[in-house]
Amino acid sequence: MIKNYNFRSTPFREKILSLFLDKEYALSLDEIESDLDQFDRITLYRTLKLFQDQGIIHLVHNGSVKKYAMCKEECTSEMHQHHHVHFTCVTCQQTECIESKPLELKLEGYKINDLEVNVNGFCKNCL
Amino acid sequence: MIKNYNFRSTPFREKILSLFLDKEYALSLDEIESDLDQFDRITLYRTLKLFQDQGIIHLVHNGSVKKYAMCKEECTSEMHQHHHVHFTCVTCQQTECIESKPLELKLEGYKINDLEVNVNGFCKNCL
DNA sequence: CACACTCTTGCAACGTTGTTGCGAAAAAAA
DNA sequence: TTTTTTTCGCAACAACGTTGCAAGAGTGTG
Repeated sequence: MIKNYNFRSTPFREKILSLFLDKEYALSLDEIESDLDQFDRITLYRTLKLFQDQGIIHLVHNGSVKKYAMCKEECTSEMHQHHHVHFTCVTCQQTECIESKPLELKLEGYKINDLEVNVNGFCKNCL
Repeated sequence: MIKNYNFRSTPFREKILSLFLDKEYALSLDEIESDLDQFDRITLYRTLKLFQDQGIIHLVHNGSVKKYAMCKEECTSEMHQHHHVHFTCVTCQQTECIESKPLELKLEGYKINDLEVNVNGFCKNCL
């Protein structure tokens, strides 16, 4: 899968990618690290940056907590395109991307380029 | 004005507060610092934290940029209550809080507690 | 006003998070 | 296999933020 991109396939990168493919929710740095036996901090940062630049994952900010989530098909190294909201459960703390119809927000006198929506509440499992 | 709160009025705190009162948009740490002649980093952090805890200012995340903005009347040390979106201009980089009617977002199977909306685009001055 | 008490400041030290440079190692190409 | 290019892993550094503590400033009481 990684072979379609213009960077090299290495065991570490395959491992990181498989972590994201295994989980359907967003991963924090801590979660990623705890899934690795031994690893190099810098290489991990660089791998995450690479994946972001390539349109493979995107960064989700929930308050001051950063997480990383898989992108959809339409993201490329040229441009990220996300039409979903980010939902974080107050109970289980899991963050997921939820597809929804584009929010219709109009602000008189402003031109909106794009918007980011972060929602908190109870997820399906914790309701 | 600061005297209504359960903490002491000091020259430094008055100065920081007046910075926020003077500007109608959100301030980054850099902007605050450049308005001060000489100051102690730690005291500034503590002052900002105090003001947040007291419901005087709130933190705005735009991407990875953090800014601080004045709260409305209804915020207290008990709870922050914000019913506005945060708009950041791609040209002038200023971030403002804009009151708007609550977004009607429904997610099937989820219970929404609150949501944060960060918008990017062109502001009134830069259109 | 003077005293005691409490809160705030400013410094040192530390911790976390993330970046850069560079030689060695690994992957891909020839 | 050999060459070339990319990636890794370490050291060092930098930005950002927190904690502990002694000294100083503010507040209340007699």
